Amino acid sequence: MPSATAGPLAPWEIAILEVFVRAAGLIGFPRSIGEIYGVLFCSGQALTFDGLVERLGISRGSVSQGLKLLRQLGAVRTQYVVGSRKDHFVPELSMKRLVSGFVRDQFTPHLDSGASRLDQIEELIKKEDLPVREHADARLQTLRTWQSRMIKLVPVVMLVLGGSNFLDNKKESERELI
Amino acid sequence: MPSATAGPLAPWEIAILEVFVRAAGLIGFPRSIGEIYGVLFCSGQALTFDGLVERLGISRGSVSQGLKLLRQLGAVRTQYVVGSRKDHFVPELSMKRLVSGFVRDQFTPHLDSGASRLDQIEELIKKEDLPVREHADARLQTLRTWQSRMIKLVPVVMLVLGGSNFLDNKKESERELI
DNA sequence: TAGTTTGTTCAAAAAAACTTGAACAAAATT
DNA sequence: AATTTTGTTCAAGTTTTTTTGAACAAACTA
Repeated sequence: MPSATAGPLAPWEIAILEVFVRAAGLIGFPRSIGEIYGVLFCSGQALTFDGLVERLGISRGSVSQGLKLLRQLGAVRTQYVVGSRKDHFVPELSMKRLVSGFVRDQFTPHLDSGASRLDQIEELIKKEDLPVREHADARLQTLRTWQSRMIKLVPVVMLVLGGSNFLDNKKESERELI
Repeated sequence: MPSATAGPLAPWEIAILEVFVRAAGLIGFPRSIGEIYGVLFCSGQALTFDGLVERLGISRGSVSQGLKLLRQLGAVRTQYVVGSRKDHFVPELSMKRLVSGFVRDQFTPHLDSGASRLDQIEELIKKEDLPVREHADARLQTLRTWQSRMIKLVPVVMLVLGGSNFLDNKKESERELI
């Protein structure tokens, strides 16, 4: 059975792929991730696994791993298509959901682990003698301030980038900035 | 002449270095950048080029390149010290200035070049025939919306992360979100 | 059940990013 | 002017990340 999808990529599609490949690099994702999301973004219809391999000319391994990450992020979903037991993939087009997935998987975990790391540092500083300890405590305080600002940033970003439910489960004291 | 700086790194300093090395990775900078900023952040006094090489145990080349980038970002400044013609380096501790430098050098340029790339894509889409062109135009519109939100994000981030002058030269219509 | 189809895994290959150190330049000192 | 100090550059080496593809697993079909 012949594929229902167009063959090679059109110039405008290649240009959009470039945009996503760059964006992927900017947030620390490999080229292939940007390419996969990019073709899906351009496509007028859901694409199969094999469709992605063919249109991009990259290996099955890359496509498999790329789709795995993109699904985890919520950037790509599978769509049921009648008359085919292949998975069909469609891109998430809501910026809000894209950003939310990225923040959840790639950003918040670092912020959380950061909190406990600062506590460990505090313990280490207690072992120092006075002239040093005072200075170290000041630096630690700076780090705590920075971390607290990063945490406040998350809901604000969500708000600007498409609206958010993030605030709905927040205590009043935690949303003073909004 | 013996160095005035302590010898090896204390445990609390190593722990703080780890934080900065991770943070550097998160924003796409090499390990050495995090290390250099990290020791300066920990140090009670301005450090020389050689001081950095010795305390970190990395090459002169790395220190030179790292300091070059950090100075460009405004994350590190040189400080005059009497009785020495060596450069003495101190870290920028204002989160506002740190973020501002990063946004200016690593973020805004991408946003700006993105604008012209979208225009190029628009030209390519014009060459397509109708059934495709309509769909492609819709996607392009999505990209334009996303880009506009990213641009709006910048001053908001600056505001949360330490206050900003960014808004001072903005037209009223561009600051509706603040 | 044997044979397809569909997709995943992971060790090895390839590519990209980072670091090193020797050669070089610039400026101060003797 | 020669020497020393201070720092930069960049080609080559190292490390890390990404991609590949062959072997494998799972689920459907005949």
